[in-house]
Amino acid sequence: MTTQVGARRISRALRPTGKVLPEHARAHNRSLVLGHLFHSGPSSRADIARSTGLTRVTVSDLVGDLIDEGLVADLGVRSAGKVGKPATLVGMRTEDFVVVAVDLTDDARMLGAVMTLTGDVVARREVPLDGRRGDEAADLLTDLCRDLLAAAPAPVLGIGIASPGVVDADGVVVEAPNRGWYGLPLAARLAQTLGVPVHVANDANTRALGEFTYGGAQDAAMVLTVGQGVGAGLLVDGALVRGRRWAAGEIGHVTVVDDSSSEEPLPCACGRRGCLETVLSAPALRRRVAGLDREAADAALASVGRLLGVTLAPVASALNLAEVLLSGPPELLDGPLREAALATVRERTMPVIGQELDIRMATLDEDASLTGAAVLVLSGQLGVT
Amino acid sequence: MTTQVGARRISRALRPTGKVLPEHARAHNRSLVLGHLFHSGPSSRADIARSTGLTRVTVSDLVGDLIDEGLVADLGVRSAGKVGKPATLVGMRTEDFVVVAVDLTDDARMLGAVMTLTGDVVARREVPLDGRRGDEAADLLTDLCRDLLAAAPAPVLGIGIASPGVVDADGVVVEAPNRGWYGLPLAARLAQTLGVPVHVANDANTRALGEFTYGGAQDAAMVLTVGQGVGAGLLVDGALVRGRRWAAGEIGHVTVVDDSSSEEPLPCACGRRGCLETVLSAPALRRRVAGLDREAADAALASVGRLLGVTLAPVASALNLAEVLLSGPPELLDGPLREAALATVRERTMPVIGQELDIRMATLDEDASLTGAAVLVLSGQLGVT
DNA sequence: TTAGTAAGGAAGGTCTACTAACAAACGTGA
DNA sequence: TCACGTTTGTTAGTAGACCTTCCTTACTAA
Repeated sequence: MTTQVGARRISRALRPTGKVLPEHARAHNRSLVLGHLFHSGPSSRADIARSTGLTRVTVSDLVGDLIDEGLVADLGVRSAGKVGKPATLVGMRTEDFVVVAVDLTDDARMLGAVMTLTGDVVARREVPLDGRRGDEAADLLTDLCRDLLAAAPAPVLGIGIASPGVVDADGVVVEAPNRGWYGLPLAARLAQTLGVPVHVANDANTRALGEFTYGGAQDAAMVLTVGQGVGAGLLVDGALVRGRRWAAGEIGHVTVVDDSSSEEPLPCACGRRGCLETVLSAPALRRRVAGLDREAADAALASVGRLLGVTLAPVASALNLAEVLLSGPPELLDGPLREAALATVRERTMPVIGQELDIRMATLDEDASLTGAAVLVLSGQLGVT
Repeated sequence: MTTQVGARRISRALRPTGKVLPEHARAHNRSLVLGHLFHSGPSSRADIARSTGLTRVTVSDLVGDLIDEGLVADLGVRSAGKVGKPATLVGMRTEDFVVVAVDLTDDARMLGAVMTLTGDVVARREVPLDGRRGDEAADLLTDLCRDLLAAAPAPVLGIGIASPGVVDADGVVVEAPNRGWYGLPLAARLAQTLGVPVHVANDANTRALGEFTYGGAQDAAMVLTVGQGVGAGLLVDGALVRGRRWAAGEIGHVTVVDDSSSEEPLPCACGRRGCLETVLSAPALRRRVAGLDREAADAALASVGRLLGVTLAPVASALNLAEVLLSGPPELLDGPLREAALATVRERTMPVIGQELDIRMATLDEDASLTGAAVLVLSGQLGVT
């Protein structure tokens, strides 16, 4: 009797799965070492071995490579007096390399900076857009990057760009209406022109990355950015969610006010009515509280908080989020709005979801997008997140 | 001048990152080969090499291992007449191994089955719970598994269990109120007792896995299960989302009807009012349409669809989902309800989100949970998804 | 026949991380 | 003070994993 083997085909959505070569494993372990040095500061090889689970021999080998490449430096003997042979410390040369970061969030100007690997800004540029769009805007960006590269006091690891709109994993701006960019291969074009690695991502996603790496965000978090519009970046298991068409986080145009609501749905720039942006964007919030006394303003902000809470409740439940970070004007967000949003989410979800969730302000300042853009480079070039 | 290196510490939520050894890479590539054979059916070694990107030499080596282990069989020469030496086919021995799958979704009985690797049921068992809870229920489950193991006509790869409640990644049932299980290490206990690998996951999540592997679900999808209650499983980049406290997908108790709604919020078993379960569970839907004529029933189902659409819109926007699959009674779900839900999501989201999203019925039948439990084993033991 | 093509295997090389063993440098306690 | 244990980092050897190169086999096409 012959056995029928695999006679039945099983359909499934095809997924690109990649082979893993020894060198990939090596690269991963190298990133582990770098990541430890980045997050924990100077350490001995033995410390790194304990932290990563690799043997001291392997760590020594990897560290040797990193020293040869110049990314890591030998710092001499640790002074601390413990038993045994004193450790020699090695540390990442965070001050001897820089990253160029650009923030394109603002419709009126481009912000650029040269930053060290610790996130300190060493040079800053600001260029008015003056209404430029499409290729003209892209050319202006190229010039800005060239300028920043020239201003860099140390070797540049790469360029990170926080762009509005939908950006795919290869750094192609799929659509950014405010810049007139559609299908623009921004990363590839800039890398070609400038000869430096370039990473591009959506500005809200970038902010989420920044909060995760520098701001202590949990690995199941949403970072909600409130500015001219409203955007979000989602972290699931510490990785950014990109979504079917790289549009994950585009939460600004979800309807939150409709005809059955107690308030009137306002027209939105997208052509529909009652979008989250019509109540939660910074201009919308300012309009809402304009001319009101403190008490009335607080009530107005709380009402927006409740709308936000209603919108967040299904997302928090579906993903079992640990926290939602609000990034934007604290005088508008960090008060009745935040508190009402949190209370509303907790009212509208089961305890295991609501009690685990916190809504707090993001920790990074106005440079959050720049910082996130820098993290894009750290992550893309060094594997450090 | 000395360079200050890594002097500044950067806080971050700690994340367990693991080293990668060559053997892990090997295991990954082995799963790649098995996955190709599982999804594409019998192939030549050269086919596998082209599909995986590995060289023919490496594939031959891996296939040799798999044949030695008995998971793969040599099928002889392919008859097809092309130029060159004819290929010898190899295939996964999907009929020569079985999986034990158990579905604990139902409050009244436990369902068990022995299934081949292609998902065909070769034996079936059903055990009434008769109100048993806690350890008694766990003992009954152990007996059921033993019975199924005895009924297996071929070597058993492992046991997969779809449990209600919150289940962590190690197969510990954190809380399943209906079974009286709290912090029960179900997978470990059964594996110990029965001497077979055991994998446990939440039933809705399990269903999502099943739909992904056997049902052709996209890799950015939500599978919404409508039965006694409402649950969901979320796939992001083809991986199951577990969430902060392994409670991802617990969407049944999100408030969808409140005092400002046009209809009255109904009390829910969770103690609150207006939860999604109070309108969307199978009993709730049946109550809603009971005694109504066709037209009125359709309108009633559509109204629930709109409530579902309002709830899904923020989730679909945040994650940019490709599809939402409805798993449950088609006579209730697949009609006005589904259509109203889809229309509502599209009304309430921006085009890039709404137009990309489809809401359709799940393709697996009433054995969806069992099938998903089997996939748990395939995934856990063979790395095949 | 002869040439060309494709499959599969054998040999040998490189890369990776491991174990085992050791020297160096320190604290501890008799 | 000095032997001893501890910790660090290195050297040497080993096993695993995949690669490239070359060969044989077996078929089609002209």
